[in-house]
Amino acid sequence: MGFQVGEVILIPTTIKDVAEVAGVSVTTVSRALNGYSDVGEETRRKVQKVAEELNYRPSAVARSLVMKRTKTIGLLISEMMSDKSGHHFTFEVLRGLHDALAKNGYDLIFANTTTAKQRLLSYLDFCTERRFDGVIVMGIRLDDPYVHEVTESPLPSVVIDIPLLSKHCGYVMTDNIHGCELAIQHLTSRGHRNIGFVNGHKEAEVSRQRLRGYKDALEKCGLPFEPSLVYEGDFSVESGAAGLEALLSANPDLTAVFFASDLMAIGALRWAQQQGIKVPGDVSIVGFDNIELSEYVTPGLTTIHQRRYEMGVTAANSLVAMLEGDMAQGRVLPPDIVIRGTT
Amino acid sequence: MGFQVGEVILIPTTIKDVAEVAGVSVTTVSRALNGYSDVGEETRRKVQKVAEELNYRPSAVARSLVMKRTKTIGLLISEMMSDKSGHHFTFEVLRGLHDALAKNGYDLIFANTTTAKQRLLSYLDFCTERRFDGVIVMGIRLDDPYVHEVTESPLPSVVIDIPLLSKHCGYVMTDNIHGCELAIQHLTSRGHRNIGFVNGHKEAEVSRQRLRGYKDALEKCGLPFEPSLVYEGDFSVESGAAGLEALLSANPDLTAVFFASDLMAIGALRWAQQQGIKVPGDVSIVGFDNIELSEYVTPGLTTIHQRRYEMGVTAANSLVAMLEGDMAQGRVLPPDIVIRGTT
DNA sequence: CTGTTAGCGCTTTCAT
DNA sequence: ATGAAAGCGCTAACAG
Repeated sequence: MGFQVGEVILIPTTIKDVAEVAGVSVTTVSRALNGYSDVGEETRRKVQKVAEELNYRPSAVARSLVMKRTKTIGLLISEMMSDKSGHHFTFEVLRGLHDALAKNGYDLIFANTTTAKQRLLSYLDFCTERRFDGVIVMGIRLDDPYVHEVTESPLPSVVIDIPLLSKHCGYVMTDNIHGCELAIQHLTSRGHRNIGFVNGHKEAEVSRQRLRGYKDALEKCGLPFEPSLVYEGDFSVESGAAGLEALLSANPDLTAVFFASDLMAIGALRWAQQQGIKVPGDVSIVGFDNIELSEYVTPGLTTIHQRRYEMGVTAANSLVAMLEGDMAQGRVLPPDIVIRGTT
Repeated sequence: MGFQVGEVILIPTTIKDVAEVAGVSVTTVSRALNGYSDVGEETRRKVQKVAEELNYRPSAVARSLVMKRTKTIGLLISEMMSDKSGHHFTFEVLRGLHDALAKNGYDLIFANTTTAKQRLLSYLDFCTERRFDGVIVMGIRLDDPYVHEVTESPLPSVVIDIPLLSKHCGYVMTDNIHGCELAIQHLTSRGHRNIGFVNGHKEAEVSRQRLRGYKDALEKCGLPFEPSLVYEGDFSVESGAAGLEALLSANPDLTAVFFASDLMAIGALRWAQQQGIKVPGDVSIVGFDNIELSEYVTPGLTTIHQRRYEMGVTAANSLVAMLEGDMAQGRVLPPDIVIRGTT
């Protein structure tokens, strides 16, 4: 089953072909097709007609070579973001990136960092070979060696979820501090005084921020911070369950737990139900992310909504602006609280 | 907040720079660095050293122009696959594609079809401009005008989830027929005789196959096919709930329902629980996909596992093989049944 | 208005 | 074993 392809060589029409058929020089074809003003109306019409007939498509490669711009953006995603716990977030951001970039005539090239590492190429080398005009970085950790390469590099970049700001490096992230505040305030307004916190892996910058947000929010609500109320998970479903179990056994009077991700919250919810622990009767649960499924678990998960698609769009527009001469900026997107059945 | 970027122009080292510093011709540099045999050992060493010192990275753009191969694969994803119900599937395939492609030195470029449409460019034109070496197509529908362009086009392509086979177009998909058989057999082995089916939108080829698989499996089990036992959903959580409700009210003696996607099955599960319908006591449920969350709903969802990551890898390898002269092929991956708590 | 001339950075005959 | 020259497809001065 199958057909022979063999050494098929596609030979697209070139600008030269168009020039010859139209009886003009390649320069004129270039000008006519790129909308320059200094071309005779008749000539332009003729060139366009011929180009159409010959089905001419200018080579992005040749153009890139001479223009020294590839109209191409690299997307660096660390393994962290492409695992099971990360893809709800990653995919949405990706869509936003792609849409906004495409609107500006840029192509998005996938390039996870492990690949670059395997080839023993540094971040910058990898991008230089491909002549990316800019880069979007996702899932990088603060202690990652890449961090320096990214911020130091003259290659314009926008990092998602870490506040790295330098001459050529901007960032986009959710206001995690405020997100935590929304969660804790909601819980305290429901009367909770003993609120646990299950965090993601601590290498992630968002985890640090959310822990900080949790502490700050407690203080604002006049509640004491208690280290034994914090469990360090890893964003996975399993660690959510483990976190709730650990917290509950260490703190019998716990009445609510805030999770740094919906996936963990859902894991905890499921574990609680298996144990016969009522949610929200015995313990209330709040997640973070508002992934699609949080709406469909039973009861529905109360959570902090992150504008993922919008983060992608913002990052893309920010990068495009930098490529056009704007300054690198840090942009922080506001979270919202979505109240459902677990609180 | 932010720093001025201005008109930063990165000027990477070129082969010429290396040649000059090393005191040889560019030809020699090219040969030395690309591992040709006809280069003096000493010269090669020297060239490599200089290249290293100057941090030389060959321009993929220039190389593409002269080699007439960009080592670049376009990824066309229809809107259908990038919506909420599609991304569990899409992202995993994406990872497989990327990993396998990267291993072979190819870059993956995103290009959803809506973008191409917006620019009024046909599929082929879009790819021609970018000089893709090949294309992976996801989420296309049988009645999509793109179908002809893809199969007819001399541009090597691999389609995911539709059996399109032509000289330059291969495909990769799960054996849906067998997947359905696994589901139905499992259900009948548990004693079910009245088994409903909630399908995805019928424009999708997988939906047709799954409906066919459902019918075939019933027949194999000696069960009659009953049109009123089939509900046409759209892969979404909501339509799953609606499907179960409709099927149940139309068929009081229904004891099991097979869903064409986990998302629909989960929607149904949740609805059933809200209605006080016991799963699997009153009705058994089987899904399709084995998305991560099907393991974490309560009870765990029995489902048909699709090897999503492997589909990506297979599609990528298949395409790479075509680019090296192999024939276009159709590859069908085997599904597995994962038995959990809903049956 | 239009053509001529020069490259962009690299690979590849063809000589030497 | 190495270099000179040509050319991939396109844009951009610079003339006319």
